[in-house]
Amino acid sequence: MNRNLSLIYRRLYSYFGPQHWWPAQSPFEVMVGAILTQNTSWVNVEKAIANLKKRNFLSPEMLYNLSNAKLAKIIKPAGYYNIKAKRLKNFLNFFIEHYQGDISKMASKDTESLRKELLEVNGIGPETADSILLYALKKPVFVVDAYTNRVLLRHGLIKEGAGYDKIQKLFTRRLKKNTKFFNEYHALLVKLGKEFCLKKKPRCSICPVKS
DNA sequence: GACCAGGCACATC
DNA sequence: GATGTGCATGGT
Repeated sequence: MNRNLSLIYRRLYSYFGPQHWWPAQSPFEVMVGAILTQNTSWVNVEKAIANLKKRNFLSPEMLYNLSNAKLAKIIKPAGYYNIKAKRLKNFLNFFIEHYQGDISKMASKDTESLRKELLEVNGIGPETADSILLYALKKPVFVVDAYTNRVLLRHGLIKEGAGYDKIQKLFTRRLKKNTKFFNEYHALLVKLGKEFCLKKKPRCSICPVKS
């Protein structure tokens, strides 16, 4: 397994090169983007983030004090805007009340307990929590997503219905726990999905073959 | 017009 | 524990 996953990584990296993730100007922008991109294409998230920036709302204090209704209107292009406004506010309440909106305070907490805290916030699930840990706080945590699932399934490395934690352990148990490596690996899987997946194209080389 | 996108919570069985 | 459903925009 270790060798398979290492091989996949090497081939992706030599084909696509470094991905320079996460595409954001600050750790806080990563956190916001991680929530906005839930089941949503990144181009739509970019529009929502551009709206926030245009109005100078992209800071913990500004978002914390914004009403749900106003926030929903601003992030509309990202879809699910009512529920995402709530989720963002839930996260902001947590971030301000527990860490005073201070990234470095949050980053100084040990990774395991911080992950648990994040998962207790309504609207933050495993992928969003891990994206925040890896891409905003630079913790060596592997992010699993829909593309990861498809690629591993296609290559027979997992069974259908494998859960998040199980897939994540494939990566974290045997591979080196390195932030830069996990950063690049997840980004490359997404790149692969965006370029070649899949459902859209008649002969997807990534999705499981349907009999 | 159908299908999809860098999930998650909640209801129901 | 597994399965189903709502949430919603914008691109292909």
